[in-house]
Amino acid sequence: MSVRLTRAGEYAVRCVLCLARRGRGELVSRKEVANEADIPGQFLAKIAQQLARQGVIEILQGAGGGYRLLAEPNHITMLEVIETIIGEISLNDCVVRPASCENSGLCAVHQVWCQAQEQLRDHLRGVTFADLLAEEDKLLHS
Amino acid sequence: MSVRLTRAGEYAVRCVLCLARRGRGELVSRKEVANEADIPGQFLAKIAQQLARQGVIEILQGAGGGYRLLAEPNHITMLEVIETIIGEISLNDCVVRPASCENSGLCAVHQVWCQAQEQLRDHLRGVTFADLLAEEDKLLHS
DNA sequence: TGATATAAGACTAAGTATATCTTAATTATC
DNA sequence: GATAATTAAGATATACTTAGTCTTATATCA
Repeated sequence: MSVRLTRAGEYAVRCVLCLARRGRGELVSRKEVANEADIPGQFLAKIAQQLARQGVIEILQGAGGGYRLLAEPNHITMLEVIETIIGEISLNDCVVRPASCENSGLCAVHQVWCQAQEQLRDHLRGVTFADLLAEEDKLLHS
Repeated sequence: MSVRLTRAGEYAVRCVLCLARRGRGELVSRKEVANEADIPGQFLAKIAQQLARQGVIEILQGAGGGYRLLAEPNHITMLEVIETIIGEISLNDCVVRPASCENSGLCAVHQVWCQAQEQLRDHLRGVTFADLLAEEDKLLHS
């Protein structure tokens, strides 16, 4: 293994991006999202449920049901979506669970990981889905 | 799972840090390193072999053998040691293997991952084992 | 030659990711 | 109310990765 995003996290980003393209409040069926974002249907269901619990999307059950974005794309960050699925981003266990490292407070390596981790989280916190849409638009028209 | 360092990578950092404390060229037996850095002996052997192949340390076989640092601590970076063990740091498969993502070049998300990944690598590239030793010293005398 | 130490590959056990399957619950429409 | 459409939720399966051990071979020193 290495420092990498999981498939589920990747799917979550794609799912939210797909909904963001339609705009906040627009209802999109699971099948539609699955097709457009190339996500296995049942797997998408699991991911959507997590996103719903977090309050990022709303799920409507029954016939004619589907998913829809609850917030405006410029209020949803990549960090939020990703951490909803994979938990708080952590580069080293000792940073999140200090118990796993006896002398975290006195460990120089520990501090490096903490800084790098926060830098990474800040970076992802600074990217909203509105940014992604804008960038996407720019890429398509260039 | 989440974005995190592997145990082997963590051990590699500890191993090099342990050797750096003794100074470049100082021979330290595997058992000594294993005890001091709290690494399973046989597992350390594997890690040391990778570090040796990369040219970070030298391994002396036979009775009285052991490991020693080849370069000065201020010329060994955390990035180098970590990537020797876990391969190039990657936050998302599509960044390292563009084949896994059909439209990498036109994907806004892809670009975010690339930037975040390089920022993280730059950060780790900027930390040498001399820095870690100095920080360690500061922590102990404060 | 014997004791000490690492090399290298096979092997194992546990954990995680990536789904899929099945049954149940919910909603719209006829 | 019945039926079809759609998601919920839990169990299960498979493959992969990690973390570590075991075994046999090789190298070095005394």
